[in-house]
Amino acid sequence: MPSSSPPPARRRASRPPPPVDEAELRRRAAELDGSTVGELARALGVLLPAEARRAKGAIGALVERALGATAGSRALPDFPHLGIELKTIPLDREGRVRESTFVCTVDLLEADREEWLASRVRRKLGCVLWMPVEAARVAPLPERHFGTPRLWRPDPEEEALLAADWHEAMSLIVLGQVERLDGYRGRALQVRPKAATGEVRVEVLSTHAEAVSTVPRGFYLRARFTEALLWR
DNA sequence: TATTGATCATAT
DNA sequence: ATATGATCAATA
Repeated sequence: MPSSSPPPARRRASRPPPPVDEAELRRRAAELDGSTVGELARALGVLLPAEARRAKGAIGALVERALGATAGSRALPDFPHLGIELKTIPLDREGRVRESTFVCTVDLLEADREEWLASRVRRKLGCVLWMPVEAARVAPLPERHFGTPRLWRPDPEEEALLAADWHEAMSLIVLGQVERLDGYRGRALQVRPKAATGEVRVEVLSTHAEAVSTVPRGFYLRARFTEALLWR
């Protein structure tokens, strides 16, 4: 090896380049199968938070980095040139999905202008690379294993389910009944608060078209829905 | 104990 | 502040 080759990144964080095509993305994702979060973090020179409570999203960010996701915090798919979104999915030891999956925020003020076919939810879920992660609460973060990744596009049945839930939620918002929108609605797609704290407020139009404050909301996929799609 | 509502970290 | 990444923890 020539002496001009870059030094090994033992402690410095490294960021691999984006995959050139879907096949490369799938191959790189498959390589993670069976490895642990700690192994990956060390390979990339990334420090993991010690407290689980402070590690929300840490594994997702780690896998993004490993696979060369480039979207950052922009409103784009993780792999814009491939149109593919990356999601880690927490499974318990029996392979059951442990948590819902955040999709995107709800734009309460634009609800009346959005259509399902062009909606943020549909665009976000057009193609998702699911990366399973062992998430038994007892397992320390570094010891958790990655599972077999899966590339998913909603089939007509799944899309119909998502569309129905989306329409129900959006109808309530347009009718000014956002306070009736809680986590109990929706078979596959639900709406729940999404904010840094419970004090955060955004505006929404009431029945009488007056602006009122409410908590910011987000769309989430129910665990039973994501569990079913991992099986199919 | 499964699920909803609340919260935590990082980057722009 | 707003976007991204999610999971924690109180409650039904």
